Amino acid sequence: MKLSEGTEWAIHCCSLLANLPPDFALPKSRLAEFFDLPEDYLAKFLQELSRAGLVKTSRGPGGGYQLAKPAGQINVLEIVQAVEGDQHFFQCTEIRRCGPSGVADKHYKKPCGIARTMHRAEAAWRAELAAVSLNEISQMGAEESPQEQIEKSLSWFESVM
Amino acid sequence: MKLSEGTEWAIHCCSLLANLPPDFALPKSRLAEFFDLPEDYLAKFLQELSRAGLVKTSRGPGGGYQLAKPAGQINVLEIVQAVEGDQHFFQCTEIRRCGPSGVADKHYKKPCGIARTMHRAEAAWRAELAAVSLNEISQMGAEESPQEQIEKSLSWFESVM
DNA sequence: GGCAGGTTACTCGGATAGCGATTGTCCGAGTTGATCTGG
DNA sequence: CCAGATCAACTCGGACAATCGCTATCCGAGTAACCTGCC
Repeated sequence: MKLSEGTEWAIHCCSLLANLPPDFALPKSRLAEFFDLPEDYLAKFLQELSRAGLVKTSRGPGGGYQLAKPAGQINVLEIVQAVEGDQHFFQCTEIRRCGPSGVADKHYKKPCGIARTMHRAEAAWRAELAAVSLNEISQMGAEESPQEQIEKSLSWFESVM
Repeated sequence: MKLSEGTEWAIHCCSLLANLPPDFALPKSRLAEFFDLPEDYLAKFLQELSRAGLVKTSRGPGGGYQLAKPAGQINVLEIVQAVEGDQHFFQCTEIRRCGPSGVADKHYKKPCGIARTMHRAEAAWRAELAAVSLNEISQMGAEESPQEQIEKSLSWFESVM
């Protein structure tokens, strides 16, 4: 089981967008350039973010992507779910009802212990992600980056603005 | 992102094995029959469990699968990892180092905030699963099953023993 | 009747195809800004 | 010199292939029990 690599890309892109001035849109070509990613494939995930309402888009010259909400109001879980979809990791197929010992469906009142255990674990995963805002991600990125990288980022930004 | 359905099968099978008398081995054909699963495909996951040391196998007539350890010493995480492999959901590809703002590798001391966040969430998931023993799973199954199912299970077991 | 050898039936284990989802690529729809033309 | 229409460049969005992992299946290796024949 593996998360799509698009998930990593999407979070990084959102973090970058969070550092941009308001009312400034960054096109996918620039986003792809900044992280050295395949532009067309990255677009796929940006579209997912757009469809999920996390970023808003504008077309034509000067257009591009920008956050649809303040970074403090977006959490990591939202981004992950936008890319991965919100289906559960574990999908119970109720095999307990099958085979020679199975009985009529009406006798099974609640999900089995296995499903409950798996779902509880999944809820814990979600909770951890939901607890971290894009703001925090962005801030961590700024604190950890080598000084040289910050300077290069700023000068890159000057050139595209 | 979705867990293999083999994960569900493996846990159910382990739970069933946990209810068997010691020194009694159940062949894959019986396991598949009990849950009405494709025998050959189920075998794949039983092999994984064997390779992980969770079940032990014996060949020839009277052979089959049985737990390698007491059910109280096996937790759900072990079973899941045996089937899914122990790779992380999120694999950081360090795209922060790429593109026009990247700097030499030596300047990146620790994993980025995004990777840390994702890994912390994953750790929470693992912890939840590790906290539940196969014994508890088995016990929950026994408590929740309709009375009729328990009787049918016992009579099925009489016939295969 | 007991034992030894061979045979049979039953078991797991790994190697081999089929299929769907993730990955990767392309072209069309829509919008903005600049340019050109006419007044 | 200004206003309006036209045009061109730039943007996103969805539709279309390719690859990889999960799904599914098969056959061979190993083992225990049984059966048969001999002592």
